[in-house]
Amino acid sequence: MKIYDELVARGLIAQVTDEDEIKELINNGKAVFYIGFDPTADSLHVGHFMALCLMKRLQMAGNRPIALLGGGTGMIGDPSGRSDLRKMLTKEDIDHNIACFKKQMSRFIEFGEDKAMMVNNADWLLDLNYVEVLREVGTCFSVNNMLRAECYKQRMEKGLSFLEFNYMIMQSYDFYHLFKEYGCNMQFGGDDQWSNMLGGTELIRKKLGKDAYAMTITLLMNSEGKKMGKTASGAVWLDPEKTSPYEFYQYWRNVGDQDVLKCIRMLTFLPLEEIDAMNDWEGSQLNEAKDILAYELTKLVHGEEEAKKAREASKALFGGGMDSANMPTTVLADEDFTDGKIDILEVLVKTGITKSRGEGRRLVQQGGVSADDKKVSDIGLSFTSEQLKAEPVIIKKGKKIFHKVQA
RNA sequence: GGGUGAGUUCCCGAGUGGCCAAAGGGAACAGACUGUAAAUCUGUCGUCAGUGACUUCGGUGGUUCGAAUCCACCCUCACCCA
Repeated sequence: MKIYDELVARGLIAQVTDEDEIKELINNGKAVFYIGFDPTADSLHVGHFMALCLMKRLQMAGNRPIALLGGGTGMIGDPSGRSDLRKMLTKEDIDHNIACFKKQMSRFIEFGEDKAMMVNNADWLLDLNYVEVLREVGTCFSVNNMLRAECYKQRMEKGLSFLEFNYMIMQSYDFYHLFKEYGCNMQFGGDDQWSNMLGGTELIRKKLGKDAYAMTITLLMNSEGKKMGKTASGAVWLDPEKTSPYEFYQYWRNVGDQDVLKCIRMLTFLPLEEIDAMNDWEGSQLNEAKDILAYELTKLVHGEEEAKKAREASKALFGGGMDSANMPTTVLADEDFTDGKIDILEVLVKTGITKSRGEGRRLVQQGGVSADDKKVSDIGLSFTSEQLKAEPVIIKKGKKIFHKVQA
């Protein structure tokens, strides 16, 4: 199966500018394509991961990827899909984030001569001269059309600053620049980038009279129509310091039934035949599919060893065992103890399981906390420092949150 | 620049002097049921102690015995006019 058809079969393609031409290019390894990553945080997340995977798939099919870091566009902030202005990032934030991105990216994609390229649009955007740019490309954009663009629509009610309005122009300029500089003839990105990407193909057509193409990746949504890769406390990060491999594993282990196959198809590199065989799985078998999803993804992101550890920890815990080897752990210091003791509510706060003693109190009263597999029924329960030094205690909140506490 | 309106606890959103830690919904969390899923039912959902205290309603001051609610100034945003 050719790469294009595989992408279709995996449900990865959302929109394309010219299907036949794109198919021809990527199937024959003739595409030089770029994907942009704006350094909005100090770690990549699942959305970036999908883009990186796409990059890898296309690279394996013989195409040349360019990873573009948004050192320049990050100064502006993409309004697409957002209901309000992004927090403005400082130059320092951006530089720091870019450094983090670079490190993470090079674990997925091979960069180098004749391999993938990495560029930073700060290199050409930051030095642009305002009036020159206006004269050079400003004439190619119709404000009327821009205002009609999908990505600005929801902002037309809430308000859109001129700063953000220019984002599309900067992104278009990137494509134009890469086209001239490296013969980059395609751009990929999340589906929310569609209008911005079209801006680029239009600009190239108008300025150079040449064709360039764009294709968007389906946004990963769950069956409720919400973006996946988000938890209550924020995004699921690829950085193990921010989202531990165990948490990462658990996130995918817990996806809803309806979303498992879609996720496996879109996110893993398992052969399609293997995935198709899972199509009619249900019940406990489908539950296994979740394990496959979680394991495969953790392996891709954190490596095989970490994936195994996460899987083992998970199996041990949910299998009823108390293998504490890979569990999140808090080591209490002497000053955490009062008169050599610490009560359960304080432990819950110290471990970050609850935000306040009150929350912990309610949790205990509702029977939601266990210590060493015994339900805690007394909010006055306390541990001595000797006790915790001798043997760690495993605190469990609800059914899924485990935490080891020692002194 | 002129006019009008808005800013409330994670989000939406009620509240226009004491009965307000603030309705309702959503999200989230726990319990029951389960398959580490979904659905459903129950409970919780500012902080700290428990029959109470404290902090909070864009900001800063003020009026008042008492302010999310009234006044002044400021900040942010939307809409209309220029």
